[in-house]
Amino acid sequence: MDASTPSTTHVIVESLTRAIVEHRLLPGTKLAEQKLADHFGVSRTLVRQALFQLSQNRLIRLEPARGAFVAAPSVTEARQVFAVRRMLEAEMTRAFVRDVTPSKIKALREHVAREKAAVQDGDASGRTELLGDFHVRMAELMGNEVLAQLLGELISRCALITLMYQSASAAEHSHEEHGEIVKALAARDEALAVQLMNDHLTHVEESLTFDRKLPTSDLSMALS
Amino acid sequence: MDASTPSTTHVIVESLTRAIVEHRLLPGTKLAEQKLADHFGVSRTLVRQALFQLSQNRLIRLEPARGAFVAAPSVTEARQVFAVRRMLEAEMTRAFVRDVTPSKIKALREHVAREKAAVQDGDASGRTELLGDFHVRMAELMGNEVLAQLLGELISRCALITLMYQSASAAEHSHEEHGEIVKALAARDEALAVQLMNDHLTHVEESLTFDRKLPTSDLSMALS
DNA sequence: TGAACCAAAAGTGTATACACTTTTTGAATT
DNA sequence: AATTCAAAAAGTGTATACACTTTTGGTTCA
Repeated sequence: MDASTPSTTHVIVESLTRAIVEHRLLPGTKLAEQKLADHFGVSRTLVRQALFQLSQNRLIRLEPARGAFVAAPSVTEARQVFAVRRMLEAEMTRAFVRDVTPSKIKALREHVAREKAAVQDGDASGRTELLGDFHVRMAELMGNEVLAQLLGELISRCALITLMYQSASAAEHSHEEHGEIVKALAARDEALAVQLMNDHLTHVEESLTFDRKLPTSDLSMALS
Repeated sequence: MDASTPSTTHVIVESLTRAIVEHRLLPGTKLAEQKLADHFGVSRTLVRQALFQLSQNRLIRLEPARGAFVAAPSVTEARQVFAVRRMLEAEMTRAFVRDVTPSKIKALREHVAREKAAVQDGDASGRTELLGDFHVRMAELMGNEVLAQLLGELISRCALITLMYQSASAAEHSHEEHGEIVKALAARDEALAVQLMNDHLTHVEESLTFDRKLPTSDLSMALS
């Protein structure tokens, strides 16, 4: 993608993305431009660029004249994102089975092995990242960068939700389902693979509990 | 969506998007910040914001220290975008059939009627916009805003390609296929509807001719 | 006590300034 | 005439300045 841009703005975007997705910055937290600028040692100009980009990724919300806040996706939006993922990934799974090769299966197996390690280590943020990457990995293996990027955006968009609400046991369940999906793909069982992928996404969606009340977090602490 | 932002930046983005998508600004054309700023009567600050947003929409390409250029999507990228659209829209069509109602069919019929008018008028840019909107309209009617927005982005992304290469006869063909799809949806014939949608997207993709050489356009003329 | 209000503080939105990079231009050299 | 090189011009990248909006904190008045 735009890996060609190791720009300062990009560093800020990455840093904030991690902080949000790893749940150190909680939804609703205000992101004041000058404070961020001081923290990163740049002017507000670059911070504003980064915030703008994050708002397009739906990780933050920009309110005119009021500033930037960590997004708190609504239940409705979360369900819609999952609905889109199910649509996209059902067909992706079908296409994957059609062009499956041993080396692709190998790559997915290796990924699942990495997931296992993260789940066993109790590494919550690494775990969630890897669980999301499984889906992106599939897209990449199909050689469709557009698909991979789109899926990546969708996943990071609900990562905010997932990470916030997914328990360790649900994560383990996800990991196991990934393993089942890979088996079905390896067996070239299209119907089964699609079914498993669909069920998997439904399970992830169902495992989320939306009704908690959450505090907002302290900006400087979260980034330190 | 962000209709709550009638900001200056947004006006610039819209204006440039139209110019690019309507083919007044050709791929490769340089978009100099100061010239745009003068044209819109604002400072470079706002122009830069707009250009940044357009680069995320893939309508322009930002080269470090060299500036912004109207994007020239590669054949590979175009094919990948169409592949993603086929995946997404096949499932969307299935879901649409499951929840179809008379009022939804009515809305689609009305849309197709508007297409007919544009095609008959020989209105190239309005025609292409409406032909793309048919697909977005389906997503909206399903009540999934996330889907609608995503599809809108994909469509505007290949609008650059489509508009550039689609002939009047291909446009008429597209319009007719939309009519067939609506018929299948109204008849609740899931398999047929999905098949028609798939064929339709394949036809659109095939109708594109990628091997022309194009000049770049003059900035001030295109925007005047 | 509490609601309304006003001024100070903090913060966002846009323009401008300036450093640095790329492109252009034109003259000198081969 | 073509090539090279350097200086000027144009353009991008970042910081800063300033106007305007929102928030805050205290003070007055009911």
